[in-house]
Amino acid sequence: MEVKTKHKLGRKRLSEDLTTEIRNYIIDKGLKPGDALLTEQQMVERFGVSRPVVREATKALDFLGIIRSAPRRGMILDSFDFDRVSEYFGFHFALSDYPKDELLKSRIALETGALYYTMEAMREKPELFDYLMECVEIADTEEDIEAWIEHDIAFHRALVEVSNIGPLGSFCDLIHVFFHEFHDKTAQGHFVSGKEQHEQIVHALRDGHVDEAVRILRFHLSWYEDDEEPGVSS
Amino acid sequence: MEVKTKHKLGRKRLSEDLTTEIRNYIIDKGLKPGDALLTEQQMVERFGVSRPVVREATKALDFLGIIRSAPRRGMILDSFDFDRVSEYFGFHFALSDYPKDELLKSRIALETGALYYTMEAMREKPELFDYLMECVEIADTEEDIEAWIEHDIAFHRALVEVSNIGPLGSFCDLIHVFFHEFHDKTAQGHFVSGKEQHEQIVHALRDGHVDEAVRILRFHLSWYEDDEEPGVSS
DNA sequence: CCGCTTTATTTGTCATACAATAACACAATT
DNA sequence: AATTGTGTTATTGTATGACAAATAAAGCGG
Repeated sequence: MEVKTKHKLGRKRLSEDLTTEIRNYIIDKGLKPGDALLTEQQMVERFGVSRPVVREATKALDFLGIIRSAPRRGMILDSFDFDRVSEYFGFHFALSDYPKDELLKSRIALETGALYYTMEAMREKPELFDYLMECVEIADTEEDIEAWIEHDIAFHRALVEVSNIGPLGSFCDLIHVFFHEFHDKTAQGHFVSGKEQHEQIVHALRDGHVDEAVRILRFHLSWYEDDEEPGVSS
Repeated sequence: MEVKTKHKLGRKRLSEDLTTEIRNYIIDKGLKPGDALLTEQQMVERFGVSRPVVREATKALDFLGIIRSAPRRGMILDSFDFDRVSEYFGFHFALSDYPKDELLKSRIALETGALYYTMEAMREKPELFDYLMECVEIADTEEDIEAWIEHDIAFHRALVEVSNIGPLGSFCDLIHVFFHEFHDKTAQGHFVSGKEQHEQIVHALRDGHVDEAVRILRFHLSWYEDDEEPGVSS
């Protein structure tokens, strides 16, 4: 038999209907981010449901970042926020259980894809070169491996963030979360070469050699995929 | 009734914290879609919050399709509903004025970053070349602009998806949602050149010229920027 | 006129009750 | 004995009420 596809299964949940009613209300009124929404009490009266139902519906939209609420101020439409998106993408990735190499490739694709705009940003603001070189140095000064990992990721984060592309930064942050876990496994022995390659990337970008920077960065990150498997204890 | 008035100054909303705790629980237990989750009452006891809070949190996840619930059966995990999320993101995006150039740059960075792996995939599976060329042709056969937009996005989607990197595909899907909104504004006049460039990209990848493919793709997508300064030297 | 205090409104949280539903246990019937 | 019908019960769905916390707005005193 057909597997019963994921449909309603309890369609008569009021909170779910209410989200669409709220959405319609927003569309009807032509509300924009920043505009005030109905209060919980007003929704109770207008839509004829209880307050818990209203809250379940609004908290769902809140979780998506569509609305923001605060005491005494009521609820207002929020502007789009990619960091919110990352929250549920975290769920998505956690559930889908993507293999390690896919996460790595995603990271490489993201970071290399951003390099062009990092280069552009450096061309417009030469001081970014100094800033990035600072990040390189900072990542090198520490001796504690934990701190080094932090600074290493901070460098890669900075590499993307100076391009000043919001969604890209959010995506990278999300991916980086997964790298904290198995970062230290093979981090040893990459202190030095890591710093050198960081330097090479920044210099290549300064000189406008984006293709070369991409190649170095790809190589720099690909040591993760050295299938070491040092005893899977967990 | 013993523990009351827990001072949570500066504490955020409990329901929001609970969603992350539930996520951690899912990750910890290694739960997969179809597995049973805790009941509401169990969550009340385990996380020390009231049932309304539990419901606000779970209904938010339910709204995303991550959780499915039914009386007497409890809650079970479900792979989440991407369409549902896209629907509300498209809606939310329509309201907000998220800077379009950031979205465009994100898209370009993502797609160009993926090209390397698209090339790798093509090298391993040469039939992907034919598949992508099919997508190119399909995108050209239609005359209706709406359908053309669909097929154009389908090509770009395919370009990333053949690399078989899950998270990257998800990111691209999300970004593409936003492009449906303002795609048609400047789509006219790119029918022909679009097809040619699509072809050039696929051919360049087949021949292993990833840098060239990247350049073409970046140029191919950069026509979206309307009111920005016309052309950088190229 | 300004700064502080009070007030009122709205969200945040908790407790409880009841309804609806579906899985389960068990008895009844064939 | 197997199946079926029925009641029980666990779990979610919804409603109501209450109180705490936070904060914008009003009121007050200097």
